[in-house]
Amino acid sequence: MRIIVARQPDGGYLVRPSTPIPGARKDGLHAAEAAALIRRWEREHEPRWVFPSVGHDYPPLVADGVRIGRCIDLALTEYLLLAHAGRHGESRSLSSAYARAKGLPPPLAADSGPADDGDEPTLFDLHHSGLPPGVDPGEAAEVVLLDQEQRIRDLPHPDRMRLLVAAEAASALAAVEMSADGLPWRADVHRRLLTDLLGPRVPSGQRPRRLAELTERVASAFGGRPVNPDAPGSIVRALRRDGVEVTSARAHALRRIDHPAIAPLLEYKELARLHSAHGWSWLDQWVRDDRFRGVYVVGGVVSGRWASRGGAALQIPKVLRECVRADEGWTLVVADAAQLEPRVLAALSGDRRLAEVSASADLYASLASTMFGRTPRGDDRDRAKIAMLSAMYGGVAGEAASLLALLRRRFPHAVSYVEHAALQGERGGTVRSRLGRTSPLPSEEWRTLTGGNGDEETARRVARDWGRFTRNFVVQASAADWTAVFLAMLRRRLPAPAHLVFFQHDEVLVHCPAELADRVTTELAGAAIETTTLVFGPSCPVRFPMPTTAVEVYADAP
DNA sequence: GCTTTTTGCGCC
DNA sequence: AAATGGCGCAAAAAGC
Repeated sequence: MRIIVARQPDGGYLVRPSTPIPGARKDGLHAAEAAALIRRWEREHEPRWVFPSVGHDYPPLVADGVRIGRCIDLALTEYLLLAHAGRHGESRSLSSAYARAKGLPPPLAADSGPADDGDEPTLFDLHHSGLPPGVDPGEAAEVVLLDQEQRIRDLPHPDRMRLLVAAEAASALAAVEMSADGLPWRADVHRRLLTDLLGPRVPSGQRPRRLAELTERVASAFGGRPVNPDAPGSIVRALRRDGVEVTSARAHALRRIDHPAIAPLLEYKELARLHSAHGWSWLDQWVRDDRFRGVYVVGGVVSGRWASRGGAALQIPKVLRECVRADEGWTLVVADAAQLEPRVLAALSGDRRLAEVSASADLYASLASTMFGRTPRGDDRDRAKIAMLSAMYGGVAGEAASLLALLRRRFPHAVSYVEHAALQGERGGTVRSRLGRTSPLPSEEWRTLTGGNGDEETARRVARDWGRFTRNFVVQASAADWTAVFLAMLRRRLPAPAHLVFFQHDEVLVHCPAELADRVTTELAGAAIETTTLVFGPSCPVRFPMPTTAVEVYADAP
C-alpha cells in the first residue's frame, strides 16, 4: 500500500492512501495530528509512504517522534529521471513534475530562480503551490507517482533506477532523522580546546590572544612593519619587499619558502581557520544540549553525494573529533568503506585483476605489489595510490603520467573505463553511474568555447576540464550509488535505539547503547555485503570491506 | 555603502 | 609540459 503525505501550502498536512480506503482521506491536519495518524498506519500497514519532498515534508513529523520504514521522494526521483533524460536544469518541484506529466506549460510561481541555480530555494513556496486551481498536492502527487513509474519502466535498466530511487529516498529519511537526533557534541570539551589553542574567548572581531601574539611575531619577522596575516595581498607584498617572489599566500606555496615569517604565518593560518570556521560563534550557533544539528541536503550534488547547508556539517575538522563523545553508557560505532572509489572502479569496469587486488583489505598495498612486481617497499604504496587517484581524477602532473601508464599496462580494463568516460566528456556527452545517475551537459559557454571558432588552446583546455569531470563522475557517482543503498540497508537493520548520527561520503557513525555495539558491527558488515550484491549483482568479485570500531570518543577511531 | 566574486582552506 | 574530482564557509577583494 502507498500513502501520500504532503505539507499543504498553509502548513497543514494531507495524508491519503493512494488506493482509496473509505474514510481514510485526511486533509488539513496539524503536524501533530498527521504524526499520530502516520504512526498508526505505519504500525498497521507498513506502507510505502510517498512524499513530494522528504526534506520539506518529513522534518515536522520527525520532530513529533515519527519514524517511518520506507518511502518515495517525488522530487529526488524527478531529478534523477530528468537528469537521465539530459534535462538537469529543469525544476524538480511537485508543480513542475505535475505539469510535465499532464503536458501542461511549466508553472511560474514555484519555479522562480534561474534553471542552472541548482536547488530552488523556493522549492515549495508556502503560499503558492504552483499547482493549477482545484488540484491539491495529494492529487498531484498521485499523478506524478504514476508518471514516474512509467518513465522508469521505459528506461534501459528499470530495476537499477528503482533501486536508486528507493535508496535515495531512504537516504533522505536518514538525513532528516540525523539532523533531528544530532551528533553528540561536548560543548565543554570544545570550549576547553579553543581556550587551550587560542586563549580565552574575546568579543567577535578581535583576535584571541594566541592569534594576536602570532600577528606580532609575523610583523617583527618582517622588520616591524605591520602585516595583516588574514590578507593574502598583504603577505605577498611583505614577502616581495624582502625579495621573496610568491604568487599566492596559500599554505603550500609558503611552505616552500625560507623566511623567518613563514613559521608563525602557517601557525596563524591554521589557528585562524579554527577560530573563524569552528570557534565560539559556531558553537553558539550550531550546538545545543550537547548535540550538533547540521542540515544535510540529499540530492544537492550532481554526483549524488550529499551537500550540507549551514554549520559545514560535512567539513568537521579532525581536531574537533575530540568533542564527539558518546553519551554515558553509550558508544559510537565508527565505520568507513575503505578505499571505496577504486573498488567501485574495479566493479564497474569488470577488471578481473583489479578485482583480485580488491580482495586485500589494504587495496593500495596490494595494488603496489601488482604494479611493481614485488613486495611493496619505500614509497611503492604511495606511488600506487597516486597512479590510481590520477586514473580517477585525471591527474597528469609530476610523476602521475608515467605511473598511470604503468597502471594501464597492468589494469587495462579499469583504466580504459575511466578514459572512455573522459572522452565522452571532452566531446560534450554525458556519462552514467552504475544505477543511472547522469552527468549534466556542459554549459552553453562551454559549447561556444569548444565550437571551433575561438582560441584552440582554450578549447582544448575546457574540453579536458570537462573530461576530467566526467571521468571522475562515473566513479564518484557510482560510489554515491553504493553508499545510498548502504544507508538504506543499514537504516533498516539498525536495532532500536541505535541510530545513525553522522554520514560523510563513505563513513558512518552509529550511536548506540554500549551493549549493542557488537550487534551494530554485525549489521554494518551485513549491510555492506547486501549492498554490493544489490548494486553490482550477485557474482560481483570485488570486496568492499567496512572496518568498524566502537569508541567513546570519535577521535579515538583510527 | 552594499553586493558579488575570489581566495584560501576544511572535509571526502 | 601539463591546474587531479566533488563540496561549504569566512574574510578579503573587487565591482557597482
